[in-house]
Parts: sequence; structure tokens; C-alpha cells
Amino acid sequence: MEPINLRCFFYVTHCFHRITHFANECWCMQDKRLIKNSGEVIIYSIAGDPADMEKGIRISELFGKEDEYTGKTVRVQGWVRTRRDSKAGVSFIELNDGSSLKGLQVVAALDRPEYREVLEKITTGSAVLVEGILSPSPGKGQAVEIQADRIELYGWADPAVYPLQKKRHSFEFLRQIAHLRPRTNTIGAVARVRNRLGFAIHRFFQERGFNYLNTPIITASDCEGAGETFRVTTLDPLRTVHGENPYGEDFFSRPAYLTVSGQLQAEIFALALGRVYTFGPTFRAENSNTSRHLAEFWMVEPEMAFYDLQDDLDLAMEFIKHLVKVVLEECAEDLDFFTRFVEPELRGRLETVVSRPFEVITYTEAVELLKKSGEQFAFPVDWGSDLQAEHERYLTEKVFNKPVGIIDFPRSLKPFYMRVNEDGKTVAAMDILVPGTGEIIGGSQREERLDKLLEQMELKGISVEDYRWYVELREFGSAPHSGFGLGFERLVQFVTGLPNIREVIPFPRTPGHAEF
RNA sequence: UCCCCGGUAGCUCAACGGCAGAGCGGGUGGCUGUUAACCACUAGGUUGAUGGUUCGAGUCCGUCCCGGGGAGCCA
Repeated sequence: MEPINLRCFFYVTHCFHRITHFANECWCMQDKRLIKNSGEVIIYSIAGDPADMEKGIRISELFGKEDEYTGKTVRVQGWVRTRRDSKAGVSFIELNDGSSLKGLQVVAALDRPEYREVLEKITTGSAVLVEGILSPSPGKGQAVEIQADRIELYGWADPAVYPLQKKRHSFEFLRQIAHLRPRTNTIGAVARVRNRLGFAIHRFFQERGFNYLNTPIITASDCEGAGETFRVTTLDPLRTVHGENPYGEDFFSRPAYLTVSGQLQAEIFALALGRVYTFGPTFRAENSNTSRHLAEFWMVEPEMAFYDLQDDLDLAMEFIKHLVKVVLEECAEDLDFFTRFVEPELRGRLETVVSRPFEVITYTEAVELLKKSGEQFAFPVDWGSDLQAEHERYLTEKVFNKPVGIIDFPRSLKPFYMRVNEDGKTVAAMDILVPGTGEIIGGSQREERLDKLLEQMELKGISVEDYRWYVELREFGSAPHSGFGLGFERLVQFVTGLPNIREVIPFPRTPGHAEF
């Protein structure tokens, strides 16, 4: 931050209530923090000056300590959600600062000269500062409210063109205004839940001795058949390449891609640090147009040495239970909102996840169960073919109505790195399915035996040359190890009940869409 | 990529092949310690684009564009 003018500092700290009068000359000297609105009202930004100015209090903090703050003067800063005028006396302004779902009711007297002029500009969407005494509210719907002594307008929102209204909008519409949609109840609540979950994921692993590992975003291996990759290049696509090696002039002198998984690199560090996890962006160039797929999403991938499939599965189940518990305990208000407006069964479903053990069955058992069900499926059930979405949904939603782990899949269905079981036909793989969202976790014990791995690579047509380093991990001090991948957005979908994955990531990337 | 559904006012949606509408939002006025406030008035439209059938097309047909749902791929 730039050093600030001492005179200005004085004004700001000691004459704050008169800042609009001094502001014009004083703040302009600094930088462009002060700007004039088209009308009479002066607006300014306090961003980046925490030392200069006494900060307002977060609304969630007020609600958390109502007794402590009632009767005291407080200052809040946020965005106007609604305004209800009572021309005879007061105006009710609902202020939301994003710290909680519920906003603070501001009561502004219409005849107060201190802010009468500003009050005219207080419309839905405006950014304001309010100072006043926190008081018990005589009205229904809120315990406390703030009696405004002072109101300042940071930025006005023209009600004639501000897209967000005091009513429900379709999610499709909100996606088109992704720069404004976090100011809605639903998307704001998603952002808070997502934040809590992200933090809880780190907490979970850190408390268990895992090392947070940053695996590369750019990789040279188009690996594991985990889907289509995005090409990374500095070459101009319109220019014809000369010479024998088309990649010779490219940045890496070889084909490069955006990662589809950090797993293979995580294995390297698991076989050195014992327990690691990654938590980062992942990219798939699949032309997937569904409510469960994104071209860019976040994945959590723990990888553990000396863990077999059972250990892996136990960790995954504990992990999900822990995260759901965090949401139940730390996001109660937002969860109630989702349960009320998005998915009525949500809270009950999450409580079941925490209180009851998951069901775990083998792939073979799953196939038998589906065959005996008598259910008419669009796709036939056969040992050796992939379980279709309808099959998975039937198992987790109809048969068990809780999360289901499926293990020991046919070898032919799974990638080369999964450990071959004693029967030679199946691999030590596991998928965890949850009601509503489907597959949320996929993992396996990795093949640590050199001869078996080479056999698998041969079978799947994976070049030993390209994966020399991966093979060498089995030549030098190989050890049993396991891991899994959790789709972060699918987890957020699961705990919020939102039907479309595009609502649980701030800026969704899907085929044809990379706006914002 | 395939299958199904849709595109009408700023938003959410009506309109049998026959004058293009409502609610919400906006504006104006009124009323009220209000709660998605309420009441009255008012402005607001090339019905996604294009070609065709018809006396007449928002409506029927062809093509294209866009969106949603489902499937596949997966997390």
C-alpha cells in the first residue's frame, strides 16, 4: 500500500462522520479512490485501507452476539436487498453483506436531515454503509434491527436496469449474470458452503498427518484414459508448422496438456512422504453437456502408502461423513435454506449419511442384485459391462437409500494402474455413490508389483517408455499404496441439493462457455 | 456427440391458424412498523434467425442459432 498523507489520515480517522465534506480534496490526492457519481451523491471506496478507517462489523458477527451489541452503536457495510417504505415515518432496508444468509433490517427515519438526500438513492443492489444503534425489533421476522443515524452510499444501482429483483430468478438467467449472481440467496449460500468445505478438507487431512501436495497443472502425459485433454501450446494455430518435429517450436518442445488428474504424481510423493493429498483444478475436454460435468473442476486426491483397498475405502467413508457433519454443524442456516427452497429431503439425507454406515458391496454382488430386482432398465445388466447411471441410481436411491461403495470391478473396465485381485479378473477399485448426485468418489489400490503392472500396461496399450518414471517407482522400494479422487463440485452439489453443477462453481466452464 | 423439450415485455410465463396478454420488476400517485408489503394509474414487444405453406403464422413445415433435461464419457 502506498504511504498515505498524514493530514488525510487525520481526517479519515477523526472526522469520519464528515468525510463526504473533506473527501473531495483529501481523497483525490491519494489515488482514484474517490469518484463522483453522476448525481449529487459522493461515493467513495474504502477498499485497501484497513488502517485508515475503522471497519464496520460483519452482520453474522452481530447475529452471533446479539446481547453483546444490542444498545450499542454499530457500523455495517453491505448491499441493499429490499427496501420497504413507510412514508409516514420510516423506511425499512434489508442489508446483506454476504456473511450470512439473513440480512440486517435497517430502520431509517425519512425526515433525518443527515441522510435524507442519500436515502433517495437507496435502491435494491446499492452498496451502503449504515451506522446506528442495534435495537430489539418490534416487528416479526427479526430479533434485532439497526436504527440508522448515518447512511452513506458507496455505489448506486439503477433500479430500472439492475437485473436482480426481489423475487426468484431461474438459474439459467442467473448464469448469464455470473458477476451479480453471488448476491442472490442461493448462490451466496453455495459460496459460503463451498468455502467451509474447502477449509474442512484441508483440516481433515492435516489433522491426520497428510501433506498438502501441489501437482502440476501442465503435464506431458495424456494419461490413464481419464478423458479428452486440453492441449497447451504457444504455437499460432493459423501458422503452418515447418520441419520434421511439429512440436519443435512449441514451448515445451513436445505435446503438453492440462492435467486430468494429479494422481500419478501424487503416487510419487506418497511413496516418499507416506500420506499426501492434492486439491486443485482439473480439466477435461469432453463434450459433456450434463448437470454433473464441467470442463474445469476441482478435485481432491489423497494418496497413501501402506494402505490397501479396505484402508482406502475406510478413509473415503470417514472423509465424506466428516465433511457432511461439518456442513450440518457449521452451515446450518444455509442448509436450512437449501432444504426449504431447493431439496426438501436434503437435511434428512445428510443426517442419514452421518448416522448410518455406508453400504459396501462388490461389483459382482451389485450385478446380481440388479438382475434379481425385476426392475426394467433401459440398459441390460451384465457382468463385465459398466454400471449405467440408472443402475447406480437404483442401488443408492431405491435399494439402500444411502451412500453405497462398490468394489472389485472387472479388470477390463478400469485403468492400468489399479491392482489386480487374486482372481485375475477383477481389480481393487472402489466407487462411492450417493443419492441424487451419483458417483462422488472413485479410487483404488494401485498396482505395486512390477510384473503385474507391466502386464497391465501391455494389456491396455500403455507405453512403458512414456511412463518410465512410473514403472521405476515399482523397481525402487515399491510399496502397497492406495488413493482416491473426490469431485469437489459433486460434493458441493450433494450437500446443497442443487440439481445442476453449474450453480456450485463460481464460474462454470462447459462446452461453448468460458465467459467471465 | 445422440435423444427429448423449449426460445413471446427487464424477469417468470399465458395466448384453438384470426386484435400479442398476465403476474412480478420499472415510473407516478396513495397507504401502511414494513417482511417477496399493499392499492391505483402508467410505460414497456421486429414473438431467437431465416426460408416456406396460408386470405391470414407467436402458433404449421424446412434449415440454422441458443437454452434446458436425459444418455454416453467421468469426478
